[in-house]
Amino acid sequence: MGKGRRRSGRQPGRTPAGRRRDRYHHGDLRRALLQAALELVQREGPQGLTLRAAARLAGVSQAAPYRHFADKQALLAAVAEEGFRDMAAAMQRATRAHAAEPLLRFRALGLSYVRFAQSHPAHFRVMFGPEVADRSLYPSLSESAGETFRLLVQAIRECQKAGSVREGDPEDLATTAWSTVHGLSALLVDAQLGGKAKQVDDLAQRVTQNLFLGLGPRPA
Amino acid sequence: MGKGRRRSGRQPGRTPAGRRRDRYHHGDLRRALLQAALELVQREGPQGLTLRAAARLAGVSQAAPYRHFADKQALLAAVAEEGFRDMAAAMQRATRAHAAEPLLRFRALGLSYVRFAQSHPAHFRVMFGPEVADRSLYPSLSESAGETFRLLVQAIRECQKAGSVREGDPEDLATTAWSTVHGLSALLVDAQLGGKAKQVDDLAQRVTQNLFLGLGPRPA
DNA sequence: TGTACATCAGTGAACGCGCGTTCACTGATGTAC
DNA sequence: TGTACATCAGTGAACGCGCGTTCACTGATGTAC
Repeated sequence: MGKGRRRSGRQPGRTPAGRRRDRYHHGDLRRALLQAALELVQREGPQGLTLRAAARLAGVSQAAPYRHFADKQALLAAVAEEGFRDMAAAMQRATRAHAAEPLLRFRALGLSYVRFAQSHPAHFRVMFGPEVADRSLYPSLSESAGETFRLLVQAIRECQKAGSVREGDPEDLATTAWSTVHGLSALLVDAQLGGKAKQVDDLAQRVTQNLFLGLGPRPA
Repeated sequence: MGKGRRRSGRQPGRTPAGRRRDRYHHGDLRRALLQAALELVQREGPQGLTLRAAARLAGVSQAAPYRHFADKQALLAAVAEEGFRDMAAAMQRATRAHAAEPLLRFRALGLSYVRFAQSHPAHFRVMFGPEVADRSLYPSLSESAGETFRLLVQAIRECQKAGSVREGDPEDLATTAWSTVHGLSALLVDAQLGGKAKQVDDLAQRVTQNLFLGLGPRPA
């Protein structure tokens, strides 16, 4: 359904956001709607995201989105999926800088999770919020969400091999790690940290350091 | 506005939830609306909570809530405040069992935070969700939210005195502790943990143990 | 290169709905005498 | 103990609104010839 479609004809002039469309066909409405959805969540919270508002923001009639998304849920699922893909990409990018050392790689993974939440709060909200009620209705969303977790598990496994993380079920240990970084992220996104948000990176360093102390090999 | 009001006249027969009201006056509509709101969030998520639905559930006309709450936000703020009070009470109860040992007390605090989230997910959602946009509009809500954090800071201070937590700004350390337990809680509430939720208490133990390893006195 | 045509992305009007909130009201309650 | 009355919690109808979604349509695009 229009997914990934590319026009082969002449490329019409750019339509910068905000300018009124001057063409009947939009060009890449699907992408524009995803962007609009994100902006709405950022500005007014998840309940500020409506299909009509997204259409308005994309400069298109209110019925147009239905050419690209079956219904509102489908748009939300697409936003969430995009978020998971972007986050996984950021995490992989972060680990690549520490190819040699598993523990540093693992740590980079955790930090980039927090940083993604901080720099993409709207994505993060939709990814973990209750808006997409049943993720299993959207297989490719479930898939990308699982991929993120798999990155953690894999990193743990490598640390275990290198002896820098204790024995134990990697999935369990990953869950521990996950909830630690997720907590900091959730507090950041929900703006619970007030003035404290300034030294966010300090905080992230401290939180993940504690995590690693806890996960490290047991003292003899 | 009806806050804490107690009738001095005859106590009319109970009105169990679900039974149609047989009296013109409800008796304690404010409390009934808070309960109804909670049940709606539990059943259908935060966006399922509407003033009209809450009134319906309490068996009352749609205009009745306005006798007790200025608007919808005010109802949400009241739910959140109730949640913070209940949580603080649960945390204090949990620490009382370990009066002698600061570190055990601190640990009990963290565990009871997670347990509260697990057993009161609807409350937790409203307390930390974006529904109450600006907490500062509701001073008594801000107050109760602050009280929870203060419990953590105080526990940290006592641990530091006893030498079981390292030196450092207690507020910073408390933020670390908070985000750790909050992360686990948020994942539980958002049902991200799937099958893993079964061994929640195990997980909570593990997560908090890691936290304490991290907060403990630095090895010499 | 030019034209007819199938495709389908976008239009605009309309639908039914449930929402938050307001309003003039009614009926139960507690109290002053 | 009995009664008049002020208070105010709850009623029910109504408002305007924005929403999700559907529908018959229109106009731009790419392609087959």
